[in-house]
Amino acid sequence: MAESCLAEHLGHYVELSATERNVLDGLTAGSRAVRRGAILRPEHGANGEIFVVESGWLYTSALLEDGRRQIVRLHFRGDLLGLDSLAFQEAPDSITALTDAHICMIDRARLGALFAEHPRLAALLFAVRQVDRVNLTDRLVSLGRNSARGRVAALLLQLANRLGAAQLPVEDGFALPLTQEEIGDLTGLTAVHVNRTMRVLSEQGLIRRTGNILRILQPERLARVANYNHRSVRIDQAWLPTPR
Amino acid sequence: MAESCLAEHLGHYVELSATERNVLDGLTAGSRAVRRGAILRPEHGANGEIFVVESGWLYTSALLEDGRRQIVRLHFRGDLLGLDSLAFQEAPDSITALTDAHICMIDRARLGALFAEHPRLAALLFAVRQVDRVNLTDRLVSLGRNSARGRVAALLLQLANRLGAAQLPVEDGFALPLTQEEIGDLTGLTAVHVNRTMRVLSEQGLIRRTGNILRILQPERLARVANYNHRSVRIDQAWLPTPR
DNA sequence: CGGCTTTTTGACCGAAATCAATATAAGTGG
DNA sequence: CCACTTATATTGATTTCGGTCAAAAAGCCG
Repeated sequence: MAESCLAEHLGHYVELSATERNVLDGLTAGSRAVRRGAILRPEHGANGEIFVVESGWLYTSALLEDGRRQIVRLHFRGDLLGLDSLAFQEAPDSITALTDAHICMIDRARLGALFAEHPRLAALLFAVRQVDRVNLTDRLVSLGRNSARGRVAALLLQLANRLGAAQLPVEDGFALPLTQEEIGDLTGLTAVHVNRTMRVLSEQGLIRRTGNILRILQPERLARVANYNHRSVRIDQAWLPTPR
Repeated sequence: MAESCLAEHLGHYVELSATERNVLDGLTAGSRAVRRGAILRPEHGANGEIFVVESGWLYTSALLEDGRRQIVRLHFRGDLLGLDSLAFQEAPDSITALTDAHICMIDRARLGALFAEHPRLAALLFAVRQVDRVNLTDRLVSLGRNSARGRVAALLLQLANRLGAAQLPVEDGFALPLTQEEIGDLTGLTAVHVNRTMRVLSEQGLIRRTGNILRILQPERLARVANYNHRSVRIDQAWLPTPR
């Protein structure tokens, strides 16, 4: 890996100097490969590891007494995970690998050093975290007020958008490594109803499914169904301290 | 105000030096009184102000095309609001005063200076933000997987918990300045159904409502209905840089 | 091929929404 | 302080969306 996924990630939002990239690379200590289905951190277990997703898809989820599950968030390359361990000793939710994946561990002492020695990067990290928060609130609104169609539509759009922002051109469809069960756990629906809902979306020509390739045919209509707001990130750099 | 609400707030989690308290006090520039119902920041409007709640209740909400609304989060004394303006120029949601309130404005240049000059405080702020995030994910799980009873129960418990952590002893009940409409917008339900649901909770002896005073009679049973997990915050101080 | 998961479809049920009306509380101006 | 208006709470009747249960079809993989 020539460049840490963290530097690449932050680099999407602002211009980073070579020094800054080096510092960010230095934050990560060792990389780990994890297998599809591996639980990186169990709910209620000890909370400790902080890491960045290098490749693959992960998800954060909570389990209910009766075995039902809610997936809180999907994570892709560049996403920073496990920060809640800074405030909670017991993990509030579990982190699982959805596909085979690679992660880069972050040493928390070095994170402290980053704050001490590279305030601009620390402040940047702080600002970029807001994007995650807003994504969460958007999902919360979708779960609270959207119909099943709306929830699934919102999920697909958010997904396409995040993938599109990060890497692949999503125009001609993208691979969706999610079972309908998992889509249900993301949207708060049952797998059965996800199936029906997606069939309807297909029949109405809003999306097309071919194998596990999903293509959004009518983004505007889908966005209307989803009550989806496109949000463009623009990190305010005026307030950031000068680089060291 | 002898001490800024921010210093008080962070002081709940860790020991702060007198110097640090002073620095935090210096972050805020001027206080504002806002009337019940006042919109401090409209959705899609310009995003700019960062502030701390000094007194009163506020909420963040999103509006849908058809006029329905989802309340994303309630805010009390010490809560830091508007940070999403660091990453978004357009406000992702609106902020409204639920009761008459006072807020302290935060100067964003000084926030930058805080990162440059007081890395420990910056890191602390970063860590404490995780609490807000976990609260959000808990709400998301509740909206995704709880029944109406569960959602209302979870709301009441979260509320009692946050109020209890901050200030008042909640044992003998607490004032709930929320209409059933608003509770519905928090839980993703209709006002009518909130009414029925709360009546049932009362009849079952889990809660008691007297005027707008709400008392939780059986916390354990209510917690079971709500799939509620109590989480205790414990900021890890080991990684924090040394104070300046 | 044979056992597994995942997807799809049908029949039925139930929780919450919707529609509608009344009751109660809370403001507001005279 | 009272009459009047408006917001909020409560209850009932009905509808609808999504869940549950069950089974078959289609993939997937050793």
